[in-house]
Amino acid sequence: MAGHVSDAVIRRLPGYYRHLRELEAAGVTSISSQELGERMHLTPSQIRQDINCFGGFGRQGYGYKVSELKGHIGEILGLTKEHQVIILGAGNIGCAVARYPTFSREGFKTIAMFDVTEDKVGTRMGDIPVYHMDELEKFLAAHPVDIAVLALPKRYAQDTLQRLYDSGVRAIWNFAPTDLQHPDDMLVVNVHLMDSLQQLSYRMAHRENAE
Amino acid sequence: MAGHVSDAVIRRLPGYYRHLRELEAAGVTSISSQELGERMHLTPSQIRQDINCFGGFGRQGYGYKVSELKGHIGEILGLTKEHQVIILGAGNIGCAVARYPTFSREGFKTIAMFDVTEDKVGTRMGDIPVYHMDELEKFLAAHPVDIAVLALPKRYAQDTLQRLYDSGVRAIWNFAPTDLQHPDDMLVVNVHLMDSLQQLSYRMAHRENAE
DNA sequence: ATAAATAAGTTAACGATTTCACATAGGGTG
DNA sequence: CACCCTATGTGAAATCGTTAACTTATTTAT
Repeated sequence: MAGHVSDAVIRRLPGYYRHLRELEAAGVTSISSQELGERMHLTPSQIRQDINCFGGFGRQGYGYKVSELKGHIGEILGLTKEHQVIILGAGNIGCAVARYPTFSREGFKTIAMFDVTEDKVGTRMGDIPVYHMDELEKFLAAHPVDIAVLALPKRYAQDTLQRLYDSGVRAIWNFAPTDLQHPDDMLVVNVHLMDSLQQLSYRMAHRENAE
Repeated sequence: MAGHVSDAVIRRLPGYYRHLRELEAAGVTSISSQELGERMHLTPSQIRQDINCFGGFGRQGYGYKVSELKGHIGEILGLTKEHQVIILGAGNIGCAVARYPTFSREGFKTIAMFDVTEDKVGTRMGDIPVYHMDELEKFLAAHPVDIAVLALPKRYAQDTLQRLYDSGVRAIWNFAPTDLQHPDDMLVVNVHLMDSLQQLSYRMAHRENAE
């Protein structure tokens, strides 16, 4: 079992969770590192190492119980706790996040959105109220928020991050296409869609290689 | 200079490009690996190593010319060529991609969208026509397409990938929350939004650590 | 012009991650 | 119930990525 968990392992954890969910839905009750590896394009060794960072969830000679392992990994990922979320920016990306079904299913509850455009403020997106950005501090004083989603233009992102920090928010899921400065005790995870597309472009330009 | 470029380097390339763009916009004409490293939270060594995978773009005693280096990296990323793109699924994510401004600015031209819902088919999203999924093969026979964006429900993703492959599309930008099976000569880059959010959740659950 | 300072290119050491190999424990079967 | 088979857990080896140290080229200042 483990003291320090590497970045590489953390990146893979959601993949394990996703595959285990799919296996469970397909009625598979147990799986070996061999089979899971084939499915995920990882070596059996790596899967055993990864899982052993957190404890021996398998049984020798048998494999892993799918639902049990999924439960453990869900716990490790912090998915057992419900997260209160707000979305900054009710544009295309903000809406897409607000309406993303998997999102609320996994315990991420969007309790408010914020925008500046007059025809959006005061409306509802599904059952989520849209407030004016000016009301942000007032809202945060009244409601505990675990995660803020930044889905607004890049030029407002840094200021908004600071306002969120000053009101006590300590975790940001950032869609603005820029790397934000942030205090050490604030977590920022970037999505950077264009980066991912440019990686595809790179591989297209340099193909010859499979996989 | 370099034969094989590692995954780690490819992942960082778009970040270089983004920062160089910002520096250029800010009127900075030259930069050292030291300064760029501070800005990007990378060591100067790593930056020099990364850039040297592709050739000596800097000048000793001076640093790198921002616009020149940006040009080289843009070239390496394949951004000088215009890419013809179609989007499968005109839901929230499909729309968000279609309307993402950075997208077309960087040479990714969305020439069509496809959906099955009757009230979307036949309309236009901005100036992009929305066709019925049934017309996909006909469209692909008539128009060269470099990249297909999968922005449809997971249950349709695998079949659609196969149809795209059979019609000659060889690169996929996948937003469906699942890992797709694909032939070796097809490139698939996944976005997996929920993975990224779950990584945030993990770090929230295990904080104590800064950065 | 020459020397000093700067910063890239490059090689080598270091550290992290992945893979391999093996010992061990659990389950199935006769 | 005892055997065999399977597949985990684990420590060591190998690979891969990052950082540090050094060498060399370029610029600036005297």
